[in-house]
Amino acid sequence: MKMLTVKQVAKISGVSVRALHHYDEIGLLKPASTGRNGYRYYGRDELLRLQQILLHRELDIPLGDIRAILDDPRFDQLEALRLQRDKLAAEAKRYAQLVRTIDRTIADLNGESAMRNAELYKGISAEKQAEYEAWLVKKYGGDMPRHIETSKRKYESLSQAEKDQLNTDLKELETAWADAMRNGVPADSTALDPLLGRFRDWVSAMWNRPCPPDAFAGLADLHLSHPDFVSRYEALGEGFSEYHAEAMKAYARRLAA
Amino acid sequence: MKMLTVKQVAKISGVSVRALHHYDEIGLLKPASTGRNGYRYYGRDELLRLQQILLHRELDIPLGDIRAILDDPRFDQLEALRLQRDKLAAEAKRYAQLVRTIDRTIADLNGESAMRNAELYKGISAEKQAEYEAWLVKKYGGDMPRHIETSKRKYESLSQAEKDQLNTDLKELETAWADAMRNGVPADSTALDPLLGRFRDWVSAMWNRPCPPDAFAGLADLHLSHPDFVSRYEALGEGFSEYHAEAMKAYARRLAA
DNA sequence: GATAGTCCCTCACGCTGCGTGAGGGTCAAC
DNA sequence: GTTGACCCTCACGCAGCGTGAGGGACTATC
Repeated sequence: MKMLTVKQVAKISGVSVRALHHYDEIGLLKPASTGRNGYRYYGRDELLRLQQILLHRELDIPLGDIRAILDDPRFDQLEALRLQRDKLAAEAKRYAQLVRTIDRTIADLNGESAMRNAELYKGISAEKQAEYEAWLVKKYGGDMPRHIETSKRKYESLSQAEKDQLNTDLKELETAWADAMRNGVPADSTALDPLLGRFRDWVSAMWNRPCPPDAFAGLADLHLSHPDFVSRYEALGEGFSEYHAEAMKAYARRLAA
Repeated sequence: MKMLTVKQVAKISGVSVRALHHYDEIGLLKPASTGRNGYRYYGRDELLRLQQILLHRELDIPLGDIRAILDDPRFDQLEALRLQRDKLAAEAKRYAQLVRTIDRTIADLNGESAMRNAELYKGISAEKQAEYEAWLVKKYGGDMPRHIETSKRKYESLSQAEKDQLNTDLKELETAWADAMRNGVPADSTALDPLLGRFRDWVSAMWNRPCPPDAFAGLADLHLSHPDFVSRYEALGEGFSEYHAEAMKAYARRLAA
């Protein structure tokens, strides 16, 4: 029977000798036999088990769990695999997203395009995104996702120049809001009217009809669906959201009057 | 100036309060100000810095390095980003590969197909793969990668039934080899001849010509290019490789005679 | 059979990035 | 003045090893 020492196993498998010691310590991978001199000797079975361990470790499963999985034959491997598969697929997607984000960042640093701020954060924190969407639904009702989809598609269909113009408007509007908020300008001030007017035109265009009485919903919809919004909203904290809501309501009231 | 407490920042950013304490401790993210009561207060700048931190953390950059990056304006962000991008892209690819692997595993467990053993390990350890390829080149010369590509394409062009047959043959052959190795059967024994004969036919078919005198190269080529081989080779250790080489040489000698 | 070089062992402490209390102030509201 | 929800500072714990330190064991060579 061919037996291998730690070093050999380490070389074959790519893990460190220390790691093998560690796996022995925690009972994850015991050597087939131990020599009189205390040397660890591994056989084929241990190598195969090690492969299994590495596969699972690759999936970021804690070593203790790996041991449980490998040692418990009743363990539902299939279900575990499905779970892992979904986790991995999500990760892969997120990574791909991050790659695109970085590509845009690089392009931006090269001055090739003016990157939209918030896209920096795409791919970060899936839970955060889910939480945000839940918040949207809670705040604006179950139709919100559909509305968002609508305006997203609409947005995508714009020409680059139109997108740029809209982004500029959005930025101005947000800056003005933030300033107003910091300086204590009341939400129903008319100071923002010119900007809001331009914004209203955009909304009309986006919805293919005159800005409706429920302009608040329309504005919020468009606005919230814009990638810039998420991070800006987050960066400015909840106070901004309240202010924003108030401003929107005031705007809606004036429209209705 | 709007100031936020730890809890608020935590909620907005999705990190824990403890993490914020930690970031403060290690000087990665200091609060804008500290109250007389010892409370930490964060402003907009800190939130933006936090976003930057999270982006970098997402890329698995150690916190100390993130601090260095954010604090050193001379740091070549562009180059760092490119590096990170490549790392991420590799990771994304590896993850996608693992997902496919798991899909096949699941299908296999469902009895939908006989999965090829070694595909379990696709995606594991990129360095290992690179090392293995280096080993191939060293052992068989610089043409090896080209040969491998050739037989890979050839393999892909086979019908499913043909693939299955070949896989079965390969498995039998390997099992027989492994058994022979364990039982001390000498490498030039004729015990494996029937299998090798079938294998030779395959090689002829794969190369579209009679099995050449340098059958060893041909066989090894085909064999080593097969996905099963890598992990089996690894699992059996170096001894197997030696045995395999000897068996191949003996086979080549008999062919030549 | 001495010597050198390369392996092997067992402690044992260190590192990152926080989680998780313990023990105790603070603040706003009722 | 008393809740309740915050905030603070220690300080220990955890995974998954890396990295010596200190000391045998094995192999080859002279």
